[in-house]
Amino acid sequence: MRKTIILYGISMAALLIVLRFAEYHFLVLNLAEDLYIGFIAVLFTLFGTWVGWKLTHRPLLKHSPEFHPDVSALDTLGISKREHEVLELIAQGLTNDEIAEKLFLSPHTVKSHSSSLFQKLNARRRTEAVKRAKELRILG
Amino acid sequence: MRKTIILYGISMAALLIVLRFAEYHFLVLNLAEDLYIGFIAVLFTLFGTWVGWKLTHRPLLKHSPEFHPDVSALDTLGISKREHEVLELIAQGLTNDEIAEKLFLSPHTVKSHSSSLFQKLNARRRTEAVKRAKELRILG
DNA sequence: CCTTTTTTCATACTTTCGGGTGATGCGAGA
DNA sequence: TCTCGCATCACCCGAAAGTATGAAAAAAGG
Repeated sequence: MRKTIILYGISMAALLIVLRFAEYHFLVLNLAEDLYIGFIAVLFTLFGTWVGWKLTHRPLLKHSPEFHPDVSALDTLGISKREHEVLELIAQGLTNDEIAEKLFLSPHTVKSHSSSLFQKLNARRRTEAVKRAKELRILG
Repeated sequence: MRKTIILYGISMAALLIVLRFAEYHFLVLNLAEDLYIGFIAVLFTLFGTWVGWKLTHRPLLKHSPEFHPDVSALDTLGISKREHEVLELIAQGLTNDEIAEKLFLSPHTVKSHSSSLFQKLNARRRTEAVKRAKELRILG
């Protein structure tokens, strides 16, 4: 998660620097303003494309017998190992207490995990969370 | 987590402001032109984002376009049309009240349907019911 | 070693679920 | 006609789920 943010920050900064540099050059060389604007347009189109790609791209997963959760999705959402475990058991239709018993946890802890899970998945109910998780290929 | 993101956003904004400030001081640009270029940049970033999104986005959950619920399963379980509708909305993660609103029903009725649904599906919770329904190919 | 994150547990409170137990109207079939 | 399944609606009540807030130990990372 942190890495993703830092990566975005760095690339953003790099882009700005390139822009500064380009601007200076074009001004000094006194080239057509239109060219400069065109350059800006192309540059930011590329940048936007990259952002859009980054935001939505998920590796295509084939129907493999053993399900492999989408790690990048888990990462960008910041879902921890324990939370994922809880999520799986929620998807099995277990109650919080049953999950607590299964994972040797206090029911409070399970509620903690599920609460943060709902926030991260932007869900308000376990059924919704499960649906989203399946869409994001976090659950099989 | 959230703090990190907010911090990132603030520092990003600060960076941009500083850049603006420095630019006006050292390059003495035309204000109108500057705004225009900024506008172009934002516009094409948005455009690029849209392009990137369009390029890479595909339905995350690809179940066959024409999903046909297993009629025989529905039949043997004795699940009625209305119950099936409720079941689908439950799987969407809606609450009973939301389902009631969507189907123009009283919340009581929704509870009636879901109750008999749970009996027929041999489930005690909605998450469990959804899981079973998917196993039985009643839901897509 | 120090900081951050994760995991753990807790209390108090509100909302949602689900069971139990009804009732009414309606259409299909014995 | 009378039963039976379906759909609709209702009340009560306990259980389960979820929110808000806080805190502290354990693990991880630099």
